[in-house]
Amino acid sequence: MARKLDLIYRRLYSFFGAQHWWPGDTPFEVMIGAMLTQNTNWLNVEKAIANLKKYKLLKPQALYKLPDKRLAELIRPSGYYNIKAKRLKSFLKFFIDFSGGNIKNISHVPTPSLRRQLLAVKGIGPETADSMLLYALNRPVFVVDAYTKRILLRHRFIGPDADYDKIQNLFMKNLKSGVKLFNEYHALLVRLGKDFCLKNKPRCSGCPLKSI
DNA sequence: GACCAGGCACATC
DNA sequence: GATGTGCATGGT
Repeated sequence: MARKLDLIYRRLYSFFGAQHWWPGDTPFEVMIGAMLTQNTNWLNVEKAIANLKKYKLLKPQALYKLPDKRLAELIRPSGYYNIKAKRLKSFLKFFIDFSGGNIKNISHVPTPSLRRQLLAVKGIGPETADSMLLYALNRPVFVVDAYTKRILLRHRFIGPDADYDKIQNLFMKNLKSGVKLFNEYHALLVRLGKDFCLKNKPRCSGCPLKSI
């Protein structure tokens, strides 16, 4: 399996090239984006983030002080705006309480502990937590998402019952752990998913993973 | 107009 | 413990 996962990575990288993830100017922006992109197209998330930037609200305290209703209005383009406003608030409370709003204050916290604490926040599940850890905090954690599962399933690397942890372990036990590799690998899987592994109509012809 | 998107919490059985 | 459902905009 280690050889296969390695081969898949090399195929994807040579086919698509570097994906330059995560799009975002600061770690804080990445974390907010991670919440807003839950089951949502990234283009819609960009609109929401642009709104927050326009009013200079993309800062922990400023965002936390904002009334839920106003926050929901600003992030409206990202969909699920009422529930996401609540989720953002619960994350912001955690982030401010825990770090004082400064990312540097959590740089010493061990990854497993940080992950547990993120998962305890309402609105943060495994993918969101791991996206924050990898793409905002540069921790070597593999991010699993719907594309990852669909791709592995279609190539019969997993069964339909494989859960998040099982899929994550598949990568983390078989790859050489590293932020750079995990960053690029997940981004490439998303790219492959968008281009070749759609939900109902698999556009398989031309797929760079053919015959793997 | 249908389908889809870089999930998650909660209800119900 | 497994399965179903609500949340919602905007692009293709």
